[in-house]
Amino acid sequence: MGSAIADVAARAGVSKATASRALSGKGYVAEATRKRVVQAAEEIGFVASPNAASLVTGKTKNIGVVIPFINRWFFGEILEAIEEALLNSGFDMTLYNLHPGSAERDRVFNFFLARKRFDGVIAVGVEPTAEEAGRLLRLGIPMVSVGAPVPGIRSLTIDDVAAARVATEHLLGLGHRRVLHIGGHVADPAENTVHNLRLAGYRQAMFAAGLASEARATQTTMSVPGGYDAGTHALSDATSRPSAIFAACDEIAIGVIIAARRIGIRVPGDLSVIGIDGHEYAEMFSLTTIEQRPREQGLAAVTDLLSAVGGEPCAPEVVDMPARLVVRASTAHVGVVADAV
Amino acid sequence: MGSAIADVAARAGVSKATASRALSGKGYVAEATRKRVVQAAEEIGFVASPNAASLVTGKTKNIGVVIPFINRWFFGEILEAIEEALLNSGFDMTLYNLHPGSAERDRVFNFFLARKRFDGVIAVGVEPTAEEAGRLLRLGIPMVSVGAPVPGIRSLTIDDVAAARVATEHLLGLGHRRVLHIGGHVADPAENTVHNLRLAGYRQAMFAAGLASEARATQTTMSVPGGYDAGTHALSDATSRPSAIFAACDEIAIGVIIAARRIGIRVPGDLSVIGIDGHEYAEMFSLTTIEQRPREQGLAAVTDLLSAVGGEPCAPEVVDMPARLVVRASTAHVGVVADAV
DNA sequence: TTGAAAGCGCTAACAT
DNA sequence: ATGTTAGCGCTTTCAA
Repeated sequence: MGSAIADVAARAGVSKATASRALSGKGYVAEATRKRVVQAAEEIGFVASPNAASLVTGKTKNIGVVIPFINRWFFGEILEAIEEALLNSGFDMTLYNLHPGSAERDRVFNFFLARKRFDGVIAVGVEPTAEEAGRLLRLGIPMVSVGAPVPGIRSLTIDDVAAARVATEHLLGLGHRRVLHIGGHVADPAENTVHNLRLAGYRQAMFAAGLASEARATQTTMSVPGGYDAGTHALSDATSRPSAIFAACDEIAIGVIIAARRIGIRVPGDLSVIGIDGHEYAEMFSLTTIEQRPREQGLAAVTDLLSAVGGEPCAPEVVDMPARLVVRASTAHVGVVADAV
Repeated sequence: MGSAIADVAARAGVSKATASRALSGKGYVAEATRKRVVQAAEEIGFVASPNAASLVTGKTKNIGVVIPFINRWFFGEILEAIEEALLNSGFDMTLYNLHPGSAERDRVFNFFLARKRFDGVIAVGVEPTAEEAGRLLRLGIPMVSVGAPVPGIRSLTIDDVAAARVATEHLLGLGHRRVLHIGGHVADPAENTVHNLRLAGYRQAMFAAGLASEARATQTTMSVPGGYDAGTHALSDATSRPSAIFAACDEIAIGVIIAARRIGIRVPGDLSVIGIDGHEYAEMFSLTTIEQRPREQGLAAVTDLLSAVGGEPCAPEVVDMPARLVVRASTAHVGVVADAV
């Protein structure tokens, strides 16, 4: 049952210290003793208590992850990548799903994360405030942010403005003039920043093309049903219908395509749609998209954080991940058109 | 920085013991003292070290969760519900994403979960073996299983055979005779059990209707693209085409519907499709489905587990969650047709 | 109602 | 190469 390292030591006929050294691999132990200790440990099914170890070493081998959504493709991918990378390095991942605008936020940042239970924290798409970030850093808990630039801590983002510009330019390059932008809800704090950046990129491109007066933007939930509703509405009137749509994320884009086909509009053909994310459904819907490669972002976040946990502080700067525009036709991947960054 | 309870005690002019009692609310403390201690704690930003507390109490306030997928709708919903319920009860959730057939499985069950870091374990859709379950139980770590019956531990499932039977009967009741079943891959351990149960229910219904010779079943990945591929294939030949399809999950069903509409087959109309899960996209696709209500399953799992953690062992039996057949037409919810259990 | 002291299981000096 | 000792920060008897 609750076997302790003392039991292992007794069984192997050594002291607790030697047993500890033998099992952890730190410090000098004779090969023969090491074997005896390891075997004794296996025989009684000993697994060290990480709590006791943490108490003395100050390291927990546990990373806290905060994320606003689990069940949206982009976030799910990041989460899978983070979990996998952490597990490979022997770290646990403790997950907090911070619903946008939730009252739990304070409790999570000031209680759950502020305890000495974590070697580091990864915040995905939550944009920690200066106070939230500062408190953790003062406690000696390094933090990296993914998807939201936070002053003073390392942040991994794509250049959302540039990506949106490239997306819009792609549609303009196809000869479109009536390009509608469908973005996320400004009211939603978790979507606000990214929404505004992508909207800005769209406006820049429209302006640069001398089409400022043609710029039109609507908002919806960043989800397939959200895109479906917005698409149904935007495409209902055949005379005022846009010929192209730049959706702020692939889920909206997919919803738009479903709505369009429902109405009898061919996509691509009658309507060009471009999204951002690189959603796994993109090929199925012949969707042109700007790949954001969430798995790479998650992996990079872990790498950066663990280097800070390991002692080397990583530069607290905003690092833009490469994104790329991918055009797909039917179910075939046609190629990389441009780097968005 | 690393403020300890001794600092709080000193600041409040009491002993560590009194400070501990005041902050935890256990044991007698004069109201005036309690206030002083709480204030002192706030002033220096004290948050107790859970590791130190765990070491003496044996409780960690931390639950391990094992799940095969994060980025599939059904699993994501369960996960969100579990996380929310645990957080509300003051528990941390440490997540292990156990890819089906992965070599990590041993390490997760025998090392990560077997340490004294968890008060309990929730296994979602992973079907722990008798050894895996037994080891944890012997360590005094209670476990509940969701979505897979495990002998000896409490398991929450829907009655998959009954649900599949009801689904098939629904199509037969609509007058269909050529009902195709599209299931998951048998080779995939994480889908094997559920696939077989649903296939069995389909066969039962076909047999009972005297249509055993009409029974046809194919397999694909349990995903939208998987359903799209299988649907494209199954519907390509207009003469041998089924008039109805029972998909083993909503993601397959949605893929089938997309494929059908691509080909020009109206759904519903030319083809009836039914799935299982209650996916959030169901309405958008006019999909008839059997709701499995993942959030309720997640919540029930937490409730059951925490009661065991709290001391009351819960019966190690298989409990079937209610599932229900929901028919949707256009975007309107028409009603509950039957209870699947 | 409070304090003193013991100890949870482990690791890290320091001795040997 | 191994053992001895002293805690890590907290909770919990047991006395007062």
